[in-house]
Amino acid sequence: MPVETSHTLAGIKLFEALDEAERRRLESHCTWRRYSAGETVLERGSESREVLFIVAGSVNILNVSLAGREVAYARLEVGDCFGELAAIDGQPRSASVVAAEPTLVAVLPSARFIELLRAHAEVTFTLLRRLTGMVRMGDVRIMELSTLAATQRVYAELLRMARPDAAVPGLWVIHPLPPLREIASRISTTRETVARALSQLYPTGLVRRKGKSLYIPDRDKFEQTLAALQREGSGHHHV
Amino acid sequence: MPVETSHTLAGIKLFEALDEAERRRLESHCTWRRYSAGETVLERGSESREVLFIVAGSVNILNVSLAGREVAYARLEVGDCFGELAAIDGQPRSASVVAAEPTLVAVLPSARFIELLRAHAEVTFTLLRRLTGMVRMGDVRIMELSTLAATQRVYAELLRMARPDAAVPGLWVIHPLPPLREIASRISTTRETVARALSQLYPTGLVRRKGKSLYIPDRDKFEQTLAALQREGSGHHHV
DNA sequence: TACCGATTGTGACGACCGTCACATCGCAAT
DNA sequence: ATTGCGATGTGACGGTCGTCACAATCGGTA
Repeated sequence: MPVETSHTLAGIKLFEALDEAERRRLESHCTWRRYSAGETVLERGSESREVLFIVAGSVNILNVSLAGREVAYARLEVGDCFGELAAIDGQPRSASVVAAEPTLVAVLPSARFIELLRAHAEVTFTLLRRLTGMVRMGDVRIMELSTLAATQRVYAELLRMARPDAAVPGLWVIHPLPPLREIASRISTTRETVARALSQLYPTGLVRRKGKSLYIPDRDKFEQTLAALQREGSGHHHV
Repeated sequence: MPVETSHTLAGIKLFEALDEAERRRLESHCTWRRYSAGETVLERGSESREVLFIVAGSVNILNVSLAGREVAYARLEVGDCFGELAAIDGQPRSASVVAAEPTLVAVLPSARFIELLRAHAEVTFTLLRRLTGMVRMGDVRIMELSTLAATQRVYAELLRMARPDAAVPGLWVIHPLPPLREIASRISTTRETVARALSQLYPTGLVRRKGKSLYIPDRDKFEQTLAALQREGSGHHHV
């Protein structure tokens, strides 16, 4: 999957409000870098402050604990940006970024980025909304980690990944189903636990598997089952 | 501890960059509300969009799971603000807010808040930095929940709570030590686990307890002990 | 077809910790 | 002092799930 996109900021969401001329000027201030799958784009703790934009490809935002456990925060695609935190507050990088496939990024110096924010309130507001989204997602994740058992987090993640099927209305699909190890790192558990959760799920008919696709025939029923599990908590001793 | 502060926005951090006149104008747009300890200021999921500022007292940001577990996100004090997320992105409240003591808040309609941001870039930048701080804290918390065992999270939280002692240099103190149940809810574990972690700690001499104060005589040593625990991970089967 | 690596399924084992239960302890009010 | 209530310490028990180990499967390639 070679990257042959041109060096343009046209598809970057943060810049949607800018006109053509302004975008061109920004492009002239960018440097451009290519990464192949698995290469590290940014290292947690490092002191750079540039803001990066994904022109082609995709990256994973993640961290590794001292014990070697991988924790995934997000997957960013074409049009997304990252590295804003350090540019805004001047602190070291909060997470590492690894290319998930061959990827082309535009690199904007932090000073230019700040100038841009000062000059274009629209961009600043888009950024504000992006940050609130990040805070909200983090809160949800913390809540899940705090109150849901590993198996339940698997179910919750499946719901998040599912998209309505293009052909059959009411049918939801996950396609392609990523490697279980990747799902596991998103919800902080192990590959084995994800596999076991799925195995428990198949007999119930709540999900079906066909090749690299996972089907959810009845999303409502799935949600209700999950909610019921959450209500009774982990320790269901009572009586 | 009655609240007798005047209705002024003078102490609000977000408004530090504003001049006296501007602040007065804002005050005239605020309504003011008093809450006694334990009262709910904001309910998760509700549809209000105002931004609130703590003029006196303090509040806890928290959520309760379906199973009744409490998860604390933050404690906000005089000068802090909350409710910005909903004002910025128009979504429902992401968390509940409960007064921790008798508290006076100023309430600013979201439209006025947005106007303020448009008119005063300084305020907007302060807000941006605040949001990046929230994202970073969330990331740290996710990392901890994902990779640290409950006991280790207790130690990490103690380090976060500790402040340098005013009298003795090199000595760190937590004072007053909050109820263990509160610490527990901040790191998503139980009161009992926190108590046990402390009990394990006393014999090592890494912490000492005197009344409502907890002393950490050697912070470096404490940190190293914690780091060592993290390195070996939870399963230390090897060999 | 045969082969190889990556992915997946599943069994066994044991540590961690959440739950319950109960004994103290501190402190405030009577 | 006495009572009472909240906070704390600690024991016992059991479930969950992370770890290790190994078999089965899949997909792409020689």
